[in-house]
Amino acid sequence: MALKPDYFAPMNITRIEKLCQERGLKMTEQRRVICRVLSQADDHPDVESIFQRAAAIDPKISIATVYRTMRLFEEANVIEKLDLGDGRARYEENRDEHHHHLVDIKSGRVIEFKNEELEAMKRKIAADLGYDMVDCRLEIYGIPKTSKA
Amino acid sequence: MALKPDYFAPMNITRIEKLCQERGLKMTEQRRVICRVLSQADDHPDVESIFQRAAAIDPKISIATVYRTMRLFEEANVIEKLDLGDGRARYEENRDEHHHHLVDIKSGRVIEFKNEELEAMKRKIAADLGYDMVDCRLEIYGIPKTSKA
DNA sequence: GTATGTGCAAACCCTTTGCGCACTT
DNA sequence: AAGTGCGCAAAGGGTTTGCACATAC
Repeated sequence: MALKPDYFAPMNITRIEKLCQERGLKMTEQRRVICRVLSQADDHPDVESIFQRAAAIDPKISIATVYRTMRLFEEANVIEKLDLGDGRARYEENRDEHHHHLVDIKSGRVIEFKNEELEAMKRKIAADLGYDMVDCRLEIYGIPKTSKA
Repeated sequence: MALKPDYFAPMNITRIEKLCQERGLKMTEQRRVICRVLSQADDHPDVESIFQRAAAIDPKISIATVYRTMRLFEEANVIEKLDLGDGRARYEENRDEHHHHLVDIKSGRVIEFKNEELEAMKRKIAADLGYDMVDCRLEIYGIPKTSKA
């Protein structure tokens, strides 16, 4: 298990926990642990991963609690739920900045990107079809460029 | 075999069935029925819908067969599997022409669109990140425009 | 005739939920 | 103290699979 040692060190209130407080969510010990896990994640973990990382801090936490908390946090706009096409939900901190994901299909690595021109184009495509875009999902699946060519 | 030839005799071979033959797939009656259902679909049906439509032609067909056939057809590039974000697979005839979907979140209607400029942009985004795009998923979720433009 | 496909039901995976106890406010 | 959250295990929805029988080539 590759847990960072500072998982166990005393921590200041995380950004995510602060967001939760602002939204008036009741903060339990389990939710605080999950906040820490989410704040320290630099990937896009699924529920199982979040559960395992949380269980490393508090072994009594239940995966049902993780599911319930993910839903709660998502509805409170604290985190964002992703569908990266592998049949389970993944989560990231909600940074209120629209972006998409490029998935390296060899390594599973996920790279974030944003592009204003792209946003404008999507909006225009929707408008041309008679729609206002209210949401959008875009993932690019790719392989590292071959040095040749 | 208990099925009446009646069901099939007046039908021309569908485009999808022809594709299956070209790919060398063994054609059973169940698969032929599913080919008809898929050929006649003008929506993006899920497995349950395909199963019901097929069962209207051959009541003895099993949903397991539909699942197996969908996978087979998808792997043979006869149909394309879609993920429209509602937790179940949807399918469309594979027209070998890259396009995406706009989902009307009020009515559930799905509109197809393609845009070369968009394709180029995606490819460039991937390239700029050091990747060759091998696949891509894009759905726009929208509501009918309220104001006239 | 043999390999392959099918129907059925059980199994699977991810996720949700009913219940009684524990906790936050 | 009241109301909410938690852990557990069972249930749910979509999908896959083991088995014995049926079918295509």
